[in-house]
Amino acid sequence: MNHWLMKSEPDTFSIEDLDRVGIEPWNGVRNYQARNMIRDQMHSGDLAFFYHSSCAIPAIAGIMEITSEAYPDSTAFDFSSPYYDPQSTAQNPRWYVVDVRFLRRLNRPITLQELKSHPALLDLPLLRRGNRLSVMPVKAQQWKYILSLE
DNA sequence: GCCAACGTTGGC
DNA sequence: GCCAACGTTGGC
Repeated sequence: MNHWLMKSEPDTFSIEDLDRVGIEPWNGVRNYQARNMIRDQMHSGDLAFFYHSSCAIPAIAGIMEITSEAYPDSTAFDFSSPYYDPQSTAQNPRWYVVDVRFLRRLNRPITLQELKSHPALLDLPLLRRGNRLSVMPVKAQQWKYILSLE
């Protein structure tokens, strides 16, 4: 089983929103490296941190479970969607989603600032300079460590 | 709002 | 295939 960290802007889709809907396709990823991880490495049963980005206090806010294998991102086909991409077709889809299920919020958000203060997390992709991936792997050891901060 | 860092595009 | 220009991300 793999562990992940997935970013979302809470103004667009927050951990509270996921709690409300329960299960949701993680759509709108438009970066090839992130796409490849979704499509090739994510599997049903994997766990992921829900990370709030581009907000007042960037932080890991909760935990979700991947509940499907990858399948084409239908928002890429939707003319009215902000994620519409005419280059992606049903015959040859360019972008993929997995379904994610709300598991729980963390007892307290673990902020980016706090994560940065732990040498054990130095090679967490989130903390590496200039990293803008919206989906990134978390090692099992890092996962455990982060949860121990809770 | 600023800006560093990175990804993508497109001319050549 | 190179690389300059441009767009986007995301912390601050």
